[in-house]
Amino acid sequence: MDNSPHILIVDDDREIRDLLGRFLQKHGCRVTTARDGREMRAALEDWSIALIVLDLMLPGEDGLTLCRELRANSEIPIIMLTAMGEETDRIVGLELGADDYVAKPFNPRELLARIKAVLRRGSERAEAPPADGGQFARFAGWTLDLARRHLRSPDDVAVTLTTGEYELLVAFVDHPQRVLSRDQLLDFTRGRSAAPFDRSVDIQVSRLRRKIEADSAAPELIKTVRSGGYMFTPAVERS
Amino acid sequence: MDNSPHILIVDDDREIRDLLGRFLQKHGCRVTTARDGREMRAALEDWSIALIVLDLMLPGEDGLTLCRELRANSEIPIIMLTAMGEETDRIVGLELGADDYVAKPFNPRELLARIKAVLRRGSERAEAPPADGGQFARFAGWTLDLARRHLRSPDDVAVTLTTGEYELLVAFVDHPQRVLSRDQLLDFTRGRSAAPFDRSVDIQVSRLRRKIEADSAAPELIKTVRSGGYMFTPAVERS
DNA sequence: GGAATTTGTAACGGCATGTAACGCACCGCG
DNA sequence: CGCGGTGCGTTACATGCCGTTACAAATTCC
Repeated sequence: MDNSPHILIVDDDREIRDLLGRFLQKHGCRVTTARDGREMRAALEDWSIALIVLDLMLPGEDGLTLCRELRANSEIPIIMLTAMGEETDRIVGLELGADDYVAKPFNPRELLARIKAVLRRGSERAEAPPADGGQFARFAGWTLDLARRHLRSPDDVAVTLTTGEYELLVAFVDHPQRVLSRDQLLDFTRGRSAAPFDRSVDIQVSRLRRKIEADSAAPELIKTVRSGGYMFTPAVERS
Repeated sequence: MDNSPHILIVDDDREIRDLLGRFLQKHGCRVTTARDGREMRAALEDWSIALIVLDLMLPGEDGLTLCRELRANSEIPIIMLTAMGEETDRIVGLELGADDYVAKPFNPRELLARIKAVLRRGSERAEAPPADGGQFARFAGWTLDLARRHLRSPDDVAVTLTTGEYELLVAFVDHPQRVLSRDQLLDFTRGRSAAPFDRSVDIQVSRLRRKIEADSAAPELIKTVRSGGYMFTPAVERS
């Protein structure tokens, strides 16, 4: 349950969320659930989701709407759940960018198999090309170039970051002014969940602070929240 | 009964309040009850509520009205109690933002199970994204930057606060000019209730005073209310 | 395949936080 | 006016969380 894929289940039916969630957890996935578009977006904010299982029928915004919205911003694989086995829905779903679909009532094993297949397929595929919007992130005078993986200090000096430091900084820049738990940070940077005595986040934070804090003994940019995690305090402006 | 979730029961029926309250307390919850919208709002002022059990039928403002009002300001999970098992009510309730609903007469165990499920889900969910409004709180010349966790003294010197001191000050700033009991302060800062001989609030107050009071022997900002708690006396202006 | 770099693990030390204990202020009482 | 009692401020530790260093494992780069 460490380096496992993080699956997001979006369904308004509590039974399905709970049963499917437990089933997938038993089979080596991390699982987060959401009942609607709002919770889905929140979960996508909070975790690095590997794949979304999306119900077609939802109160409020329905699955097709959400699917289209997701595809506009991201490449996250989607498996649609549909009560109707109609061919048209299948086609519409796939045309909107769903990677597969499963008709309800479904066999959990079948869904799991399709999840694995889609993930396997996805991992073979190219990494997402430079996601268009927001190539630069500016905070407290610093400039982070997301495309070139470059960081420039306020006095315009290039600072070289290791991969891990860069990923950590990106996680912070993507979620500023929020307390992020070590678990969330590991999910964002490494796609895994924290082991009981995992201190790797702490030392990466320590190393990153040494490079970007004026006084790493009194950090201003990355604040520690005791027994809570860390918080990136400056406002971030993207362009 | 220490680090337990604080449940607010809103129902006009004393039987239900008492029985359900005792049942939940026996199962490891802290419980506060309210008879109507007014008492509900008071309880939300006084405590850090983890979840609200809200009756649909209430004298005065009914549950749906309150539910909509709550959702306008907060993300606190809501479980609706409804006498009618009609599907329409369920849908209306859920669309207004209730997280689950239980039909009366209900089995307390079932309600408890749903409470736990909602809390589990909620804990996975996002903190509110950088809530834009009200990032600064000003009092007696001091400026507290809620986004950056910064405090500046009247003569514009940065004062570093520990996590605990910061949380305590936020609790005061959120509830100025009111007497706050130690129990309430613990609830706001740590989300737990006070143990019989718990003095931890006292010493945090002592430490905070040392940093923000001109003369910590004659405190002006944080006054002690004998056998009552503490009171944050200055007016707080937010922006 | 070997060297350099990066990253995680273990360990130590420092600091924040809570517990215990002491002393003082306030209060009702004789 | 003295006297205990209660409640609070504070100091002195104990505990646990966190920052950091040192080193080992893993990864990358030739």
